[in-house]
Amino acid sequence: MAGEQAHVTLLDVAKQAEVSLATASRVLNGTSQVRADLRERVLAAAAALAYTPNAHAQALAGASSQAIGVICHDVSDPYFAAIARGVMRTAAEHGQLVMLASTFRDAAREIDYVAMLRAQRARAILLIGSGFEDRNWENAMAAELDPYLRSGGRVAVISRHRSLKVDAVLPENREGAAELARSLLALGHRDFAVLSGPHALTTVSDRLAGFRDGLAEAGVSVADDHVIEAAFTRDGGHAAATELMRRGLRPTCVFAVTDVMAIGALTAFRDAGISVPDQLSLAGFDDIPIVGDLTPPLTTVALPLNEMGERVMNLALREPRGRRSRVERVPGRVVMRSSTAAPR
Amino acid sequence: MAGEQAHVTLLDVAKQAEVSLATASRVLNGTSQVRADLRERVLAAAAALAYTPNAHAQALAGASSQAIGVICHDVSDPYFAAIARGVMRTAAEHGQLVMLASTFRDAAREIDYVAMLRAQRARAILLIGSGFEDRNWENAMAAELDPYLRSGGRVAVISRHRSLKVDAVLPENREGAAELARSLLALGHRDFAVLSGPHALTTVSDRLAGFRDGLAEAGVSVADDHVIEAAFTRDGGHAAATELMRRGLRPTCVFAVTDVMAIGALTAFRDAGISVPDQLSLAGFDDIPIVGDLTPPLTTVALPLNEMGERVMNLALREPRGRRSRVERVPGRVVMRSSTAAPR
DNA sequence: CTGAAAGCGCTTACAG
DNA sequence: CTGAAAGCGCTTACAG
Repeated sequence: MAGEQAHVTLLDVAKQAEVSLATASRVLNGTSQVRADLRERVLAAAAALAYTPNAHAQALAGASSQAIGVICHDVSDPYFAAIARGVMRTAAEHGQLVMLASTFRDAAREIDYVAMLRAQRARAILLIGSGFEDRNWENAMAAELDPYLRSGGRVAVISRHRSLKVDAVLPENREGAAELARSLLALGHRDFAVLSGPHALTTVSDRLAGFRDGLAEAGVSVADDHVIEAAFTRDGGHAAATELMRRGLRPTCVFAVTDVMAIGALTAFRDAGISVPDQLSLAGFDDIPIVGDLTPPLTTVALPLNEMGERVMNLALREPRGRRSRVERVPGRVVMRSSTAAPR
Repeated sequence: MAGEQAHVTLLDVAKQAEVSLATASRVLNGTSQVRADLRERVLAAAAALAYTPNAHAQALAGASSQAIGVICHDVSDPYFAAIARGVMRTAAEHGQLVMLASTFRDAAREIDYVAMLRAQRARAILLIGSGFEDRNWENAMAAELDPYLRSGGRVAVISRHRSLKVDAVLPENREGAAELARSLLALGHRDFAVLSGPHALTTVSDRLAGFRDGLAEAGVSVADDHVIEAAFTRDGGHAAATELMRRGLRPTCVFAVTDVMAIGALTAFRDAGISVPDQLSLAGFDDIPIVGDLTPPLTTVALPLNEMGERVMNLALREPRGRRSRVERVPGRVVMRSSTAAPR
């Protein structure tokens, strides 16, 4: 029974309704007036046969697709999930359906998905999350995107400024991290460590640089061995915090470059018997929804995640006004919660 | 500049390479031997023109799609995210790309996505999350799925037994909840409340029934006003817990039908100054990754979420062996953590 | 308003 | 191994 059976086609419907192919197509698309009785017959035939148009044939024949593709690193990461939510809300308002893809930070797979979406002639492609600082990747991506754009496709991104010349929503990672540094300094901290992700991610290098900028204003710096690089995930944060303790380092304040990493770190500290914020202050970045439910709630730099999703979607939906790409900057806002306190 | 430009087609490549359409197609697909020099010319032309095959034309001409569609209620819910992760892992091993869709529990939109995937002739459609106990929805869904299946499509689901006759991975919600009830009774609790989601979701009604079953074995029951229904989300859990307190109810133990709802409840209790587990025990269901990072870590019924994702994907990938649908049951395992303790 | 027909961009027997 | 041609299932000018 595994054999492929023939699909019900428009021709089947037309025959059963005893009308021409063209007429059947017209009533099903509502594109033009059709006599009421013919119309009825077509509708009845379509229902009786459980007809579904073949989207490929439709697309090939010129009808436009209503699918929007969103590519991110990992949908199970709350940061992306929150942005995706905003994208979908806006897409729904415009009657568009959105399909999500996760690359798991595999550059090659990211290209595969773009190629697939491009091949499917998706109405728009949204790239969420920082790109790779890698010449090969940049070239390969541009090679996919340029022809797509030239043939009428829309592309918009969140945070990947380096190479792509497309519409973008850019969180001010550098400024936000600098502002956080200032707030932490104001609390009295002078001795910091940073739990960092891979430096090849622009988001990571921007936040790290900004944090250093902010500290530098007060003449404070972070020693190289106090910057610990790990995976850009909850487990990476846990590992980095563990490594910090293994090295016997005892800063008064730790900055994790994302909330997700901070969550792992918080648990590592808790399990090691280090009390936050009594013995150690901890701050993250992003303000993903869950951080308010942690104990203690996390100090962080809040980004309007849902809104950022709405904005990229709108960027891709709106007709481009010129040949220049549009850029919308989104500032971060420092939110002090109880995971940070004055050093003892 | 917004005008649609013509796409680069296979014909363009063939012309530039000075070969026939057929030859160009063959080298690009690697389906058969082509003389080395022709091969080179085609490859060079394709690269020079940044050619991407039109997936619609390919699909229409008979090539099979490598896309798998996964439809769930909300990808930003960690429960679905964890399952999706398992699905994608397995899909990647088989060289398949997966596209995710969120319905936000809108039954009509779910049908829309199935129709879209069906129209795109996706290789398989996976439905994750319990269905609606609603005759109209069941009929509409069956009307989409039956023709898809008949024409060779694969469908597999996680937890929606009632109406669909397709391959399924079924978590043992009822038994798991009963087992949790027994563990909680063993701790000494007799006075319970339940924070519940909409009863129309089979997952909810199964867990509620199972919990009652388990309690009933010890002659314990939950009064109707101790079962509070709210949205199936973190905020729903928060609202339900708040309502519980507003009613002045003080059970010794609260069961939230999902961990996500339990997270909201935990924060509501914390903010109200009620200490968990000292003054109140709290348990959830699912064992989503974050629960170990909460303070206190949550007692729950663990479901192997990643594995469940792998199993649905495998079900959809494997050739069906007969006309009967395959069902794989997945037991839950009670995990006692520090959010529950003996009543004072 | 309705129908015959061309065309969308591929793939794949079928000949050579 | 290579090419001419049919066909996949639609949509949409173009006639009538």
